Amino acid sequence: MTTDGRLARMLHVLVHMGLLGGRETSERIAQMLNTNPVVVRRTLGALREHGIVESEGGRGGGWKLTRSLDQVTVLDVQRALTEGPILAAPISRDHPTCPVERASNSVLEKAHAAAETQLIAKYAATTLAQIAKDAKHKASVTS
Amino acid sequence: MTTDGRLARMLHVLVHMGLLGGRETSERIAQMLNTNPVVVRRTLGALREHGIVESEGGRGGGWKLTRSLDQVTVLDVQRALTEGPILAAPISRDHPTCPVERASNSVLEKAHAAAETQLIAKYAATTLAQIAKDAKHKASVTS
DNA sequence: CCTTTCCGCAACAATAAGAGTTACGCTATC
DNA sequence: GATAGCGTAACTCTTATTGTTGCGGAAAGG
Ligand code: FES
Ligand code: FES
Repeated sequence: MTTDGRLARMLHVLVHMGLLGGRETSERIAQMLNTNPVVVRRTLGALREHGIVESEGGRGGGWKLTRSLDQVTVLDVQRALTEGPILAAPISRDHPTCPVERASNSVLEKAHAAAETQLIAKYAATTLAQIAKDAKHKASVTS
Repeated sequence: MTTDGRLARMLHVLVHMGLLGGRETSERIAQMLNTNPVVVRRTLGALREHGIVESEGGRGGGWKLTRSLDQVTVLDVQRALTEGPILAAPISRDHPTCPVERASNSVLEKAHAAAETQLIAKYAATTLAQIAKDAKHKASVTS
């Protein structure tokens, strides 16, 4: 599979939109993401359905944030992109009645649930405004 | 992509091998895993290279554990299967010089690193003997 | 009205990694 | 030498994301 880069891409572009303040077209966003407008519309469309951005067609249209950067967390974006668990436990379903397979799967599920809890906590604790601040700092430090 | 079920499968089969005590052929293991012997050899081969199992060819050959179940952790098995990080951070590489992309990626990397730490702790704390014990318990309880 | 600039969406092809499968070679035992 | 094993190469299949083309509709401007 090609790695799923939607979350990273959306963070990137949302922060840019927040910093620029106005409306951005799919075309311009596509350039930021080094891809084409259709991919942008597809992915931003999911965020629109969750009220993070809004779009307007026609001349002068484009995409706009509906809230400020400090009111959107990484978790919000993730939830808008996919519904279920973020980290799928690598379970086997070869022999569902086998107690050994069940015990193995159970161990993996619990471990991944703990990891996902950790991940969600970090995602929920980070707002796009913080990312924007980090970016400005990095840009000035030229690390 | 098809989900990666190698870890779960190996836990399953290693516990069975431990409980049965003797040598198992790829054919029998394939039946446990509801697949075919080549897949089994491919995957168990990785464990052999890390000293978890050993194989013998020729008549009467097969696979055998080199240590007892309480001396193999889930992490040992995972490490034998793949080298790098278990949880890949979903980073973007669209515009590597952009500070915003860098800041976004950095947030994701840190969050995933925390989750992976959690995961590794759980993996390292669980031995195959514990899974075997769980399995016996479940089997008797008929949950 | 007509052109231009937008988004919306359908319908593909491309990609990557695990899983499945077939085929053949080698070795140890009987 | 027949049989039962493993070892390995060389495919195909599957699945989710990404990339791409094409067309339709809407809003703004003239
Ligand atoms: S893409 Fe141009 S600066 Fe982030
Ligand atoms: S596969 Fe037969 S019992 Fe686990």
